[in-house]
Amino acid sequence: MISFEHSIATAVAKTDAFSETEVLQLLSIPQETTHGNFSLPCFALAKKMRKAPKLIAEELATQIQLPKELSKVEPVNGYLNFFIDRSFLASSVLTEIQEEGLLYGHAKPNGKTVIIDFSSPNIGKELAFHHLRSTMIGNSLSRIYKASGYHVERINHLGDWGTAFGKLIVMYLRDGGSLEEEALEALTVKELNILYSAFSKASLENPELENEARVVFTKLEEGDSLYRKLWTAFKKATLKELNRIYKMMDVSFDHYTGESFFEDRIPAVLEELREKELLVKSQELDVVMLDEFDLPPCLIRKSDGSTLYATRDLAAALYRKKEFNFTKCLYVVDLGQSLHFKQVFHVLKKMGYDWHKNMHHIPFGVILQQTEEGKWEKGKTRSGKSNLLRDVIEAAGNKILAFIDEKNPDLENKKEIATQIGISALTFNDLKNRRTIDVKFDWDSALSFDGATGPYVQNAHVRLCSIMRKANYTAKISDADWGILTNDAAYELLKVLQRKSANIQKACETDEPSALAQYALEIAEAAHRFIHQDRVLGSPEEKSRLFLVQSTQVVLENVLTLLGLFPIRQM
RNA sequence: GCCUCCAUAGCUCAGUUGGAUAGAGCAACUGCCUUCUAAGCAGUAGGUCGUGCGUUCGAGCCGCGCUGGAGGUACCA
Repeated sequence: MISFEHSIATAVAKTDAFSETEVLQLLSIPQETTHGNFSLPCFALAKKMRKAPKLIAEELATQIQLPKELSKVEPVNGYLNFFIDRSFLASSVLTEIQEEGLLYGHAKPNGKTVIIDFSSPNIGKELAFHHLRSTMIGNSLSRIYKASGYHVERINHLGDWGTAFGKLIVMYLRDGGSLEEEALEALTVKELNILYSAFSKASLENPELENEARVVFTKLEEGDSLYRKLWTAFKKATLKELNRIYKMMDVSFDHYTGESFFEDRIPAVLEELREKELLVKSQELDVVMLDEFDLPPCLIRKSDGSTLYATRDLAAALYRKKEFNFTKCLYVVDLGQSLHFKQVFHVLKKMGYDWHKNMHHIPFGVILQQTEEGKWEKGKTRSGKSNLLRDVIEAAGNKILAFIDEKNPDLENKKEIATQIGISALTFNDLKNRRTIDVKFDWDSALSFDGATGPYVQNAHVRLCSIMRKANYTAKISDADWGILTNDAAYELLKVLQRKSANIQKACETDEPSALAQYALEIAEAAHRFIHQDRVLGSPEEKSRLFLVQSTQVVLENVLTLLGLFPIRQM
């Protein structure tokens, strides 16, 4: 992989005006194409050299010896503007893509392990639309980290423990639910969901139920066999449906170690906290004080002795460190839980674990939908339709299918493709902006083929595939004439392809799939423009252009995959 | 009260770590299809970067204050 930045740095450093690292730090990519590909501001030197920046730039321009990959250096108003040699760009970028294929721009394995904890839904409930966020951000991050050289462990930290199960069990038994194996086997999440809402309703009239649920959960914790049996059945029923949806979205996990998994590791955690004299009684419960960090106490154990979220997360963190010896552990969980993670990480710090600083909460904003009055709110859809993820996916697929029926009714597997485009559209809509801002979800703009959408990006990929299919030709390096790929449209596209590695790296360093999503849009735009301006099939330049088309398709396919979108070939 | 996140075109958002004249998309208006998916491309119009100070050669970006919105803040997760 050649780095134009490094070539420039080396060339400039030979003049002794800047060091290589200074150049690399100052070098930027100008917005104006007339300002070249890279720009070096000379203002910082003005004081040191007691000269006007404009003069410095002019002098440096005459002194710099250009390497072959650069065609020109031009001083403008105190900037040194560098221009890449177009032919060299084409040959270096395309040769590399040809050699590395889908892995172009990926980093070599670095031997480090990263844990990504994502999706993590609650057992007993169906996936709701908002679960898409953690699931797709985490899914994309795990692919991005892998492409950045990490070994990735994907963990689904299921919410399969807690008072909620007391509620479910109480309600199930109250309703006269069967205890026969077959009946338990046939349970569905849907039924469990109904039990939940039934419980909420019933407990309003009979507040004593809340207490009953708490008692049942405590017994479950103590190992009551009937409750265990029900709990297992509830979990099984939920996982069945979860896996159906994950499969549909092409999301997978290496571990389904939920909260219950850590149940028997909790005594050891409590013991350790006690040993290190961190556990304090406060208002009838056990806490770890975090005053020195200006944080409220971390609650470890309730007054009735049962455990809390934080306790289980501590046990999970200790287990993961021991089991995987990670360099980094990410929690893809919504913004509202920032305080919780801050507290847990600080407890680890107080326990003397230096690796607490490798624990990262990756927060994200909520999904908002517009009410009839035009206000953005959490929760229900405008028409009051279901907010279950499976229903949203189905609705998205149907909308896309109607579109395909209109534009390309003879398409094979159109139902399946429509679902994949629908899921990709929802995913892209979730990933295209910075994580921390709320997603303002709008059906029409998310599923549109125009603008910054999944379908738009997929369409670019489809068009590239379509050209390759019709050409029925596999591009060979010996067929390409780099000189042909130097006009504006080709050159702009090549510049974009050249940035793949930098964009993967940026997405990884900032834990922001949005950086890659924006890049996918850039590729799509440049690709659409290229095939619009430069006729490929049947033109005298056909072979060289096909080479660029194929390379672009390969880059785009991989970027789509890293985002967790389906790289559709026909639509 | 305290803490966190957010504020950029009518709407939804980018902004390469402090660089040149702040960029896209949607909506509006105008062009371009007997040619590889017009599911596309090109163009016009649209801005006091919430606000006031400060830091410096230079601030949408960094610091402090203020305003407005969202969330969190002891026995849910």
